[in-house]
Amino acid sequence: MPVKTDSPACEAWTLLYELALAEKPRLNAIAGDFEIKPQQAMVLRLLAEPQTMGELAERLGCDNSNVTGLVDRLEQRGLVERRPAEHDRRAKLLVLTHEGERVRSEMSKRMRQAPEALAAMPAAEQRALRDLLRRALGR
Amino acid sequence: MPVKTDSPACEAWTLLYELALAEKPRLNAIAGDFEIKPQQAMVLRLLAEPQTMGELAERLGCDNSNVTGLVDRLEQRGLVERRPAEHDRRAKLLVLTHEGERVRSEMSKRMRQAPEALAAMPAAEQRALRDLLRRALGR
DNA sequence: TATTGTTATACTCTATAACTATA
DNA sequence: TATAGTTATAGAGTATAACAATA
Repeated sequence: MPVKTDSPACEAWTLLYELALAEKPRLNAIAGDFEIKPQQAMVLRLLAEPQTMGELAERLGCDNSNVTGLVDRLEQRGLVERRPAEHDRRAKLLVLTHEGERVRSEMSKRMRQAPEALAAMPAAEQRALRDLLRRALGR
Repeated sequence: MPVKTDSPACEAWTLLYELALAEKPRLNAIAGDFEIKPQQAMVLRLLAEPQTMGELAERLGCDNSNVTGLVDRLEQRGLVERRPAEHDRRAKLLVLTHEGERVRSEMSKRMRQAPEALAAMPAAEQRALRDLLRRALGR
């Protein structure tokens, strides 16, 4: 009786997740260089486009009440502004300040750099990997 | 003057990270089904092999003092045991209980399932992706 | 009535510094 | 002296429930 083997997709997922996990310390360290916490870095990333508290909570996959504190801290740091939303006086629109844009841009540039394991691949394999992922994610 | 484009490795990394990020709510929900927190699930994952507090801290990329609380909660849940380490009376060896093994095994089985975006790929592309990642990560 | 965001509360995760028991 | 783990402390992230203002 043969041992049941994982499907190729499962193994690919396991490897892919391991790679992302292994990079976490690097990403956290980059956030630290800008003196913000990992989750605050995530918020900055998502605020490339202005959006409301509720939309942000949705994209973070967390409760609304949680976003209040996250945004409080970023606002105190001068990276984010709460503005009245035009269509609904209950809602608030979150917008990056100049400084917020600067931090988001420089931080993203560094985080976007490929991990050593990918950067070391032959160029043809890098392209093959990119194309497979593009198609899988519908890009 | 041409716009500078990301290298294929950078774009692959961006897509790959997006995929892992998009799966986080699913993984957290699975941990929740076993009534443990995401970080406790990570500890369980890493305890496939017994190890000391310090080794676990190293693999979690966090401080030693942090592990004390994490293990306290898992121990109260009856999933982990602290045992004396033979080679060093200062150290403690962490070992999963029977119940801990059961939870780790069932939880891992579910978390290992490939995300929809990968499972939906043609079989040949799944294998190609797996093989590229295997080689990149040296497996 | 329902929804947006806040507050109050409680728990988890995190690091730093001081401590203990061993090495 | 140095190291493994704990404790004390403080701050950050998280969800739930109750609330104010608005829809």
